[in-house]
Amino acid sequence: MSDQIRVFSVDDHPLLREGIAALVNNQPDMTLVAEAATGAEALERFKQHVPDVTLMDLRLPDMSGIDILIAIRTEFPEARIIMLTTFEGDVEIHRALQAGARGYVLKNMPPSQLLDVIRQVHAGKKRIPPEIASQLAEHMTDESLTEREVEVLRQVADGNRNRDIAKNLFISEETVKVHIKHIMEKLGATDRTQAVAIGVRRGIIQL
Amino acid sequence: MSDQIRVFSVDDHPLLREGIAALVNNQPDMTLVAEAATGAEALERFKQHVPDVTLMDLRLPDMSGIDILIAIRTEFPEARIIMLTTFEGDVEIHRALQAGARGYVLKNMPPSQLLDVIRQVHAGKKRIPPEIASQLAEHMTDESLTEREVEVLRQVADGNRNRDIAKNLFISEETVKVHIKHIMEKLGATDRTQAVAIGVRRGIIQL
DNA sequence: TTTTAACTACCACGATGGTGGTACGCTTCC
DNA sequence: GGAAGCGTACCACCATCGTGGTAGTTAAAA
Repeated sequence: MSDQIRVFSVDDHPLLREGIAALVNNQPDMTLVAEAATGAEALERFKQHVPDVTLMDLRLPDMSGIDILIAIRTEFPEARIIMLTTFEGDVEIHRALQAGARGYVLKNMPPSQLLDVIRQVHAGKKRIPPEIASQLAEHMTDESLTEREVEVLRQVADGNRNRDIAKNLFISEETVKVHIKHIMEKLGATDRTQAVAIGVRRGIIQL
Repeated sequence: MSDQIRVFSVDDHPLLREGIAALVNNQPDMTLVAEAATGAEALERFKQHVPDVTLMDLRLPDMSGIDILIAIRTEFPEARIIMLTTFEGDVEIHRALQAGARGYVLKNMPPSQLLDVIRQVHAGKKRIPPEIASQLAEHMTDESLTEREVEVLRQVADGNRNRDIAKNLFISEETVKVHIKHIMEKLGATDRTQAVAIGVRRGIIQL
């Protein structure tokens, strides 16, 4: 029948795609129309099939799921995309929603919840499970790091001294100190090491 | 038929278990006899079914997959257990093999490879895919951290100053310094922050 | 039983990091 | 045309960290 929800699954874990395929195709009102394992594949297949709902992994081998989301939505602003991830960092969630994701589901949630989100999103709603929403709310009032600050934090995580960071970013050592001070203030860290730890936990930087 | 490989799957991601179930039950020589989502469940179900091969996730909500592996193998030394994980830290791999894992497979590997490992392990062999083996070989010569050093590294990652670490662990600040010096030497880090980053990447500590 | 490894402890010194304050050019937003 | 935020820069001061060396105790291994 033609009124089924046409689902597209993007994930680099074949086993997980298999699970999604089994789950979705078992629903009377859904059918899986395509799969992709990389960002490049995802873009290509999306244009081919123009699915109703896309399930997108946050981390893919070639590019970030969020970048794919943005790429798809510049060409197809109506695309309904759900982020599906193991990851709980509030920054990633925030960025995904900012970029136009319609849902955000963790991979360890029960399949029924995923199906629910797929149906809701297909119906034009946004759907964020309460666990995620509260995660997000916890840091709503926090100031977020600027691009430059994130750049500096990455350098710190790589074990660079202020002097080296200054050289790498073509700024003075004093400026690096200022950035790090702001980073620590915003993240509530007492030193650079804790700043890195918090940054990783919140998904601001990756190791 | 009774000569099928009886497989047991332990993972807290229902979607992934679904994928494994579909995959395994599609093989003529295998059948999935049980599933578990937590460590407690895993122990209980194992005793019930005594499967031929167990697929074990490394990270479960209640306990580490390695601890479950150890628990099972103290009662069933013949248990054939394959670790199945997204994770690539060499320390986890090493600990798992040390504890008696017969295989170590990443979740992003092709299903055919997983099936291969299941069959090989069932046949009594050990099976470590080359990607993993090389991962492991890279750090073969590295000295590993002592328990105390890991403890100190955790404290460092939490943003504690040497003085605080000393108080928390009931040792002198000078001793903390010695530990950190050794940690940095062993990990090849230039400062505490990089030590934390490397420790996380290699799976020595979690954030 | 000697030896080794791990954990503990102290000292002194130089290097690095974090704090507080001030300041200027630029863009963006009322 | 201010105001606000960002990125840049400098200074001075104190705190903390990292390095070098020495050394005692204990437990495990050879």
